[in-house]
This record gives sequence, structure tokens and C-alpha cells, in this order.
Amino acid sequence: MKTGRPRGFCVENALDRAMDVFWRKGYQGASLSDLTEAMGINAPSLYACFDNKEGLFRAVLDRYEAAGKGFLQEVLDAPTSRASAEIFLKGVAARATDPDNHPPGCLLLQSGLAGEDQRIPNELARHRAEKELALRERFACARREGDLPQSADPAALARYLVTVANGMCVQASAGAQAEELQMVAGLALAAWPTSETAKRGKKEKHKADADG
Amino acid sequence: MKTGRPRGFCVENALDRAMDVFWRKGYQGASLSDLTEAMGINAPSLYACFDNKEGLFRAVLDRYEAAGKGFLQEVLDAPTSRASAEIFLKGVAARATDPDNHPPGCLLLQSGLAGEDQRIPNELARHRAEKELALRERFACARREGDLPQSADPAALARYLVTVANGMCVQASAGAQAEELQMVAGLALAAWPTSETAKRGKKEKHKADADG
DNA sequence: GTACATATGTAGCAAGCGGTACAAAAAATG
DNA sequence: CATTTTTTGTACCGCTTGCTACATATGTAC
Repeated sequence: MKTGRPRGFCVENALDRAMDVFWRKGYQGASLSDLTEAMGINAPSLYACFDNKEGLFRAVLDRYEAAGKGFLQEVLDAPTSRASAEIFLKGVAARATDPDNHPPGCLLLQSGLAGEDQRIPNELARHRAEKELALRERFACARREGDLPQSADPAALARYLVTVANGMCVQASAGAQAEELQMVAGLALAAWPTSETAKRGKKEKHKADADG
Repeated sequence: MKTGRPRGFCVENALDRAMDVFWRKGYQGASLSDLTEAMGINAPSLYACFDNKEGLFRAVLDRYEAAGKGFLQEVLDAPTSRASAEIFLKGVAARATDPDNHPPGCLLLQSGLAGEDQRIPNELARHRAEKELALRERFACARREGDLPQSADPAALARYLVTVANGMCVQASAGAQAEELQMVAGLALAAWPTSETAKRGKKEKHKADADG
């Protein structure tokens, strides 16, 4: 058994409180006093557990990513690339405007696009890029399987989706409503390329209409 | 003639230097020392001219908006809504990745989505919303004139465009290349609704093909 | 019990923050 | 010339920042 005085607070609860502060105020805007007050602990406890402010932030980031892992998997597991795109965009729209749970927007953007040094912005960009990569591989696979036309560019499609998603998060942080973002998601999906088989289907239907 | 010792620096040059600092470091991340050093002046000169840090930032914002006014007008003056959308998205892609002139991304996002108090984020959101409004009115006009189908929603289309634009700026700040964003713009434009006349034109062409 | 290991609260550190007091400097006005 | 008005550089203010020294509290191991 581990010896020593036991920790007097729940790490996960504390991380959730800290996440809320970083989310609302950004990395730089969140002061140690803000954080310790929200977490209900004193500075030495924070430093003993997370080393420093950046360590705390990275722990928050890990927890954030863990919480979003299920959603990403749901997106990747969708039967078609089109379904993946739809679940992704509509899910982001819903999650970015979820009234309880979290502030509007996305922690990966709110906490800092820019900073006195670039380390945190870079870290956040890395996390975002990971998801873009996952989508790209999903779509590359879809193209190999004929679910996407050969003319489709998996990298471009993935980039397009995360671009729209990031934009929706910006809109959400500025007060956009869930329904408004759902409409954006719907519009964005209209750009999705039609698969070869679907194209053929359409052509045949047209031909049938003309013949009939 | 105005009496007193003349100002020893060019206000517009100083604002450009300050803009660069705010752009790269964000509002909070830009310290007074950073700003005065970049502007080549001492603190008292800054305070005499711009009141305080927030005053300087608002002056920078005004200058930023003035510089972008021509581009916005070009977008609104385009002959069709579709052309407006294309000029807008491709222009944003180009401007967000312009290597000289400015850091990558967009000042209205880089300088702060979140902050210790919400005043700057709100101000930035207001500026972004202004452009969305201008686009909405452009598209509402286009619908009245038959350039957009009656089924099209001008507000949704405007929101969609600024969402994609904001997303592209996020991508640019994370290092995305100009060509990559141009592809995103191209994809996003594929979602643009077809006008009634264009639809009719297509149908007639199909009919002609079938007839021929 | 005693010894040890870890966590906690108080109190405070050096450094940097946004902002300013003050006197010298540089122009127009008479 | 002296006067007035504004800007400039130096030097500094009070405050907050991220962070820590230190003594005490609270657990396990023996």
C-alpha cells in the first residue's frame, strides 16, 4: 500500500473544474488563483500533483481527448464516408453548443490560437491535426473500397471537414445557436462527392426517365 | 497651426508594428514591453496617443478593418452570389496565408477567442458578425433578383461562408499552405445552391441530350 | 508506540504586468 | 526673448503573476 498522507481531493473532479476555467478564459487568461479557486485546492497541492501550470493544462488536455475519443470512434466506424462526415459535422455542431457540461466552443481553440510563446498553440494544433489524420485515413480507405470516387482527394476532404468543424466552434464561442450550426453542417455536407456507384445509379435513373 | 512639440513617430507605422505583435501573440500575450519595443516608442508616448492597451488594440482593429474594406467591397460587388462566395473564400484563403505583410491566420481570431474578461472576444465577434451581416444582405438581394433559388436561406449561406472562412484562418494559423486552403475553398463552393435559371438551363440541356 | 512518507495551509518570493509622475525637450505664439 | 503647449525619456508605482519554503497534518510500516 502507498504510504504518506492521502490526497484530499479528487483529481478528475479537479481537472474538470480546471478545464472549465481554461475553456472560458484561455490558457494565458486562466490565472493560478482562478484555477486553484475553481479546483478547491491551494497552490502547493496543484504543483505537487501537476508540476506547474503547463503540466496541469496538459493533464486537462489528456482528459479532454479521452472524453472525445468515443465520438471520434463513432465517426470512424460509420458505414460510409458520407455517414462519417455527417456524424462528424452534426456531432461537432451539437457538442460545441451543448449548454450543460461545457462552455460553448472547443477547448482546443478557446484556450489559445496565439500566445506569448508558441508552445501551447502548437500543442493544440497537433491535437487537431491528429483528428484530421484519422479522417484522412478513413477516407483513403473509403476510396480504395469504392465508397468514394477515384477523383476524390482524401486529404482534401479531411481538411475540409476539420476546417468547417473549427469554423463552427468559432461561431459557437461567439454565441451561435445549435440549430444555426446544424444548418451549416447540412450545407457543408452538400459538397460531399458522390461515389461512382451512386453516380451510376443517378445516371441510370436519368436515362430511365428520358427513355420512359 | 497646432502648437506643442510634434510627435516623433508615425502613428500608422506604429499601428502596423503593434498589429503584428497582437497578431502573433494575441491580446493578452502581447505585453506593453513587447508593444513599445516593436513600435519603437516608450510607454508614455503610447499612453498619450492611445490611452491604454485596449485603446491601442481598438486603433489596431480599426486599421485592420480599414485595410480589409476594399476586399469586402469587391466580394459584395461581384455580379452573382456564387461569384461573391468564390471571391470571398478564395480571397480569405489567399490572405490568411500571405507570407509577407502579416502572420498567418486572421487578427480577429488570433488575438483572442477567450480572455480573462470577455470584452475583447466580444468585440472581435462583433467585427466578424458585421461581415456575416453584409454577406447575408448580399444574398437576400440575390434571392429577390432570382440569382438564388427561393428555397435558399441567405442567413444560412452567409453563416456557412464565414464558418468556412474562420475555419480556414484557424488552419492557416496552424501552418496550412495556401494551396491546401484553396482546395478547401473549392470544396466548400461545391455546396453552393444552383439558381432557378441555372437549374432550368441544366434540365433543358439534359432534355436536349436525351432528345438528340 | 516511533519512524517514515506524502499532502496540506500559510505566507511570501522574484519577476513582470499595466500604467504614471516628472522634468527636460521641441515646437508655435507673442 | 519669454510663454505656452505638447511629446519625450527616465525612473518608478502598486499589483498580480507563476511558483515555492516551511512547518504541520495525516496516513502507512514496523
